[in-house]
Amino acid sequence: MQTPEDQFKELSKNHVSLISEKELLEKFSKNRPLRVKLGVDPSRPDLHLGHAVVLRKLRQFQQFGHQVVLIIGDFTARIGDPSGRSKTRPMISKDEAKINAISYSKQAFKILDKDLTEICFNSQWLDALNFEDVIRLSAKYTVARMLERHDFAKRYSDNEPIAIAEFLYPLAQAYDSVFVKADIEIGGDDQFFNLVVGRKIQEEYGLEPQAVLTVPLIEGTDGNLKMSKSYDNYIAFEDTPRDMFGKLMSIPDTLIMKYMRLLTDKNDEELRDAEECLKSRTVNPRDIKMELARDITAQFYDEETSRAALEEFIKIFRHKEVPEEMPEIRLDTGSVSVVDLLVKYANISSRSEARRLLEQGGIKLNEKVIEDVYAVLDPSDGDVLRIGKKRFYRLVKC
RNA sequence: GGUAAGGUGCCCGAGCGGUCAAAGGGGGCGGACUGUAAAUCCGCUGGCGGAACGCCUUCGGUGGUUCAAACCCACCCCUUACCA
Repeated sequence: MQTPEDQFKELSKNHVSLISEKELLEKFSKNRPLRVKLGVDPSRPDLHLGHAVVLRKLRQFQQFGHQVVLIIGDFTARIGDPSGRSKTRPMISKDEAKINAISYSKQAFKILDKDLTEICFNSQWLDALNFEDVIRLSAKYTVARMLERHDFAKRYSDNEPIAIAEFLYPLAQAYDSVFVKADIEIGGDDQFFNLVVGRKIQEEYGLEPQAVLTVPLIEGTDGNLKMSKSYDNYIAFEDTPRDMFGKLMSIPDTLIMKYMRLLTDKNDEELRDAEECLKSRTVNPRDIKMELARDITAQFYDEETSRAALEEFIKIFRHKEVPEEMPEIRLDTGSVSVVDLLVKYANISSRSEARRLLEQGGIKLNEKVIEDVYAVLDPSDGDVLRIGKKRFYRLVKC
């Protein structure tokens, strides 16, 4: 373990909010592994790069020997996080939570060190609270303070509904911190408020308040909205290497540095270099993005796989060739109309949609545009059907 | 309980008796271009249909008025706000 100052320097990198430098230094000075808490929502077990930012921060703590406490919010998921104006989420059952939690942790361990991670379910202690306990807990916080939270304040002034239950969400999460005796809690910056409530509640229960550190939220592939499954702009841990690489290549150039800072281990000098190159335009931003995509893909797979994804990207999009591997369409009929082929085998949602694609020149057979909407094909084994730029199918006779 | 405002296509949001499959934006998709699945530009975006200003389904629900309803009426359901 290194000096508190060394730890602080490294671990406070890239933070958005921090409470507080002083407290954190004191905690590091205790010279024992700190309990670093992260609460996760098990209703959506698909992790994406937005989660990776937080997880990478946790891993950094582990590299200094600290202990990560991963809390699966199976109980709180039943309330539904009021972040944003989320509609009431369907409650999930305990079994479901468990399954999701397993899937979650499996993905999380692509980044976290298993040996320094403790996993628990918050239903373990929240289930045990009775109504009186809840009242006591809720008596420790005020409406005015709840309304400090920006999305509450906004909804309140916009005449949007806020369920009382939503006020309980931060409190429940705060109670988690009490129960696991968190020394510090990490989260995306949208969690800032909740984490601060945790401090106050811990104090009420006679504990030293946790330090709070939030990391930036990252924008998704659209470059605009925060990465989220609901905006469909996310890059998932479980994306295939080809997709992961491709999606990374599709982020706007303006996001390159942010991704590099938050999602790779590049050192300060490398970061500076990249930034210089982008600014001075001495290097094609595409190439910097490629290196970024390569780096990140390699973190989730391996060097070799990542390289292969890169090669394939160049092949398809620069040389406009056809990829090596693609899904197959098995045909047992002799001739088919293109429209039928698209709808029945290629996942095109309707005949109108298929016709539209055809009219717009988006359908190719062996790289030749099919112009006739009513064309009937008599494909040979191995022909390649291409839809738009990135969807390929190999036709197989059987 | 009373009063008011609302519920429209994937989302937001106009429309308030025919010309409405429904403006506009977002998203998505396709194309051009390129330095990339960046940026920019153009086009498409309910379904059926080998043509159509054709047919079918869509504007919270159910019934009604009308030659004709997303638009009018009745009742119902849901959301929000204000008042007690």
